[in-house]
Amino acid sequence: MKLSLRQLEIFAAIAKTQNVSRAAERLAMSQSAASNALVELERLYDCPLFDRIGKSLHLNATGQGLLPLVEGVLAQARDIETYLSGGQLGPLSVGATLTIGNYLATLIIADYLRQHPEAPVALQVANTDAIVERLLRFDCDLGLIEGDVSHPDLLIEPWMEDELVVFCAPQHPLAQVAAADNAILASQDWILRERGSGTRGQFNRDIARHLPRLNVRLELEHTEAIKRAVESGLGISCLSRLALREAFRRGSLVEISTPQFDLRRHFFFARHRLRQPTAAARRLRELCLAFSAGADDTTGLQLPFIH
Amino acid sequence: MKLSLRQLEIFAAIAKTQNVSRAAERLAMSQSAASNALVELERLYDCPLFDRIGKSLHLNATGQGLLPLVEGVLAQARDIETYLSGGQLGPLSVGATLTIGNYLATLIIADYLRQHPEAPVALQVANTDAIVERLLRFDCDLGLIEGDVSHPDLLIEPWMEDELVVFCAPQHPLAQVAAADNAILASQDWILRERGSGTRGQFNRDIARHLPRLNVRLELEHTEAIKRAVESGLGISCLSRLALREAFRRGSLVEISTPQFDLRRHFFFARHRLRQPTAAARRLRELCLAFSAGADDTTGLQLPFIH
DNA sequence: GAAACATATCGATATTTTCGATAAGTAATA
DNA sequence: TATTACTTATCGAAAATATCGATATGTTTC
Repeated sequence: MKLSLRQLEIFAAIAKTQNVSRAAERLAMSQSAASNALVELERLYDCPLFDRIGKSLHLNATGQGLLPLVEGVLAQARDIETYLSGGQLGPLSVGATLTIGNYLATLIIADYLRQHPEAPVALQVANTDAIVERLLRFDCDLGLIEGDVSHPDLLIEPWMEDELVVFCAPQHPLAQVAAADNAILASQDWILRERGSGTRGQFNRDIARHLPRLNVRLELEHTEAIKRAVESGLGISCLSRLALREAFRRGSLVEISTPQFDLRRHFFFARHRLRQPTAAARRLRELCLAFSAGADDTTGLQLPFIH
Repeated sequence: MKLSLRQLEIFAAIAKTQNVSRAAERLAMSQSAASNALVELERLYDCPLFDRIGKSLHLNATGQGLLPLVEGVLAQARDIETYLSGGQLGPLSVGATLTIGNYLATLIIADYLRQHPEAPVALQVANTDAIVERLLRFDCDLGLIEGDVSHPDLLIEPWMEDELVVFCAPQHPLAQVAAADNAILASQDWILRERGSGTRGQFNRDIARHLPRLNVRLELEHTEAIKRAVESGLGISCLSRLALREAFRRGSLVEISTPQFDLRRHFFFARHRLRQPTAAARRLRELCLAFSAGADDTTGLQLPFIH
């Protein structure tokens, strides 16, 4: 094993800053040592990793291919270090889509923080595309996403099942109906999430397409705002059951049964194919799975599927 | 980064041999150097990894947790080394179940060897449980399996769809029938794979359970033997379409349509959760996917599903 | 208790890493 | 063109580390 982790660490720092001096500074070493380490790495395998254009360095194709591999090894090595230094979990950066981030991730991460008070966590809530971007740039350790993402560099793993629910205020005429057929639904005023959100996408795909017409009275970007609008009798809506659990329990909102539609969908774990999950990421994954398994009893959510 | 790959390499060797002297020998270094390296690693993190019982070492709990992590890092590091030493692919060890190993893996690995003549490959064909065992022991880089395996340490990824087919000899009365109902099937002599094979398992689950009775005339452990027995008119059988492609093309065997059953099943990639796939494993995976995509046109097999 | 075998330790040596100082190159600007 | 400000590369010295052979120490087996 001619390679050393130190070399890889220095290479990664130089590759990311594109600058030996700043990399050396960040690693708390002299510029000359960093320069030496890089030259030594290239000499060792007789394989240049940077193009020298005058004073500056530019990562060449070989180097670009190497960087993600090195990032992977370093992440794992850091994981080993934290494991050995007393089993504390290292820093964790999670990305979650809006529904998951607001109604699930916060609960699970609260659990995680309770069990690992020292472990630093960053939660980024954004739409699916943004989460995917961050995963690809190694800015996120783990993504919690809804909807079908398929990217060759991402590894997608099923987590749990969710479903959308059509609902209204308890005073609304539909609150007394056993089940609402398409004709009834088409005659309603709807209050919906904005176009581009995963929830709206599924609503269009699974419900709107089957209605003769659709009367959208209001589009809002926040589920809480939608719930208040529906409570006040402005119309009916369709959101994830997760966002409605409390309101259904309190009776401030009422489910409208729509057996003609299959509104189930899946949440997924996503991570970079070349990035081994850290101990912290594995721990959070465990908590996520435990949460969804436990949720069976308490929320009426279904089991995660296995394949 | 206090850790070094050399240290980890020495630790892994000692942990696996449970013996400093033999580990040192294998690493072509002195016993004292190996001993020092181990002590230094434990001192560095103030964290004993072995119980010293008299003369001998025994990996303790901390060490047992560490070993898989270290194996992962080392595998990736070796991958980086091969990448830097000219892009040659490193050694690859594939495990495949019987059907896949005999009818698919050999074709794909032939492709792989044609494209990478220098790359050493080992293919192990065994039943699913044995493959899983090897994956868990890090004896295999990649498993190609059929059937539902669910193990917390394994990562399962869909590959392609396969299906079982009921078939007979062209002279057989059923060869002229448009479709065979359950009553007809129940009256036949069957020649089947042995109990415990994945194919037989699915046959029992999806067909035998729906027949009023089942007359098993012969059980054989090899698909080729079954095909010859059916060709000679001894009875009818049910095997993967993969194993029958050639025979159907030549007309030496004939498919019996059984639309009342859904005989599809999936093949999967399986690997250890803690083991980052090597460049060689990723390459083989690509070839597998390309093969199954191409197989659409030539074999009538279906696309791998996406989730 | 002796022989065989294993790990741990020690001092000496070779190797590697690191540093500061300095050389040398480029780009912007006066 | 000369100057300034910024890079990366190189050199020799000093410090840190890895490795070795020899030896100490401990365990098991007979």
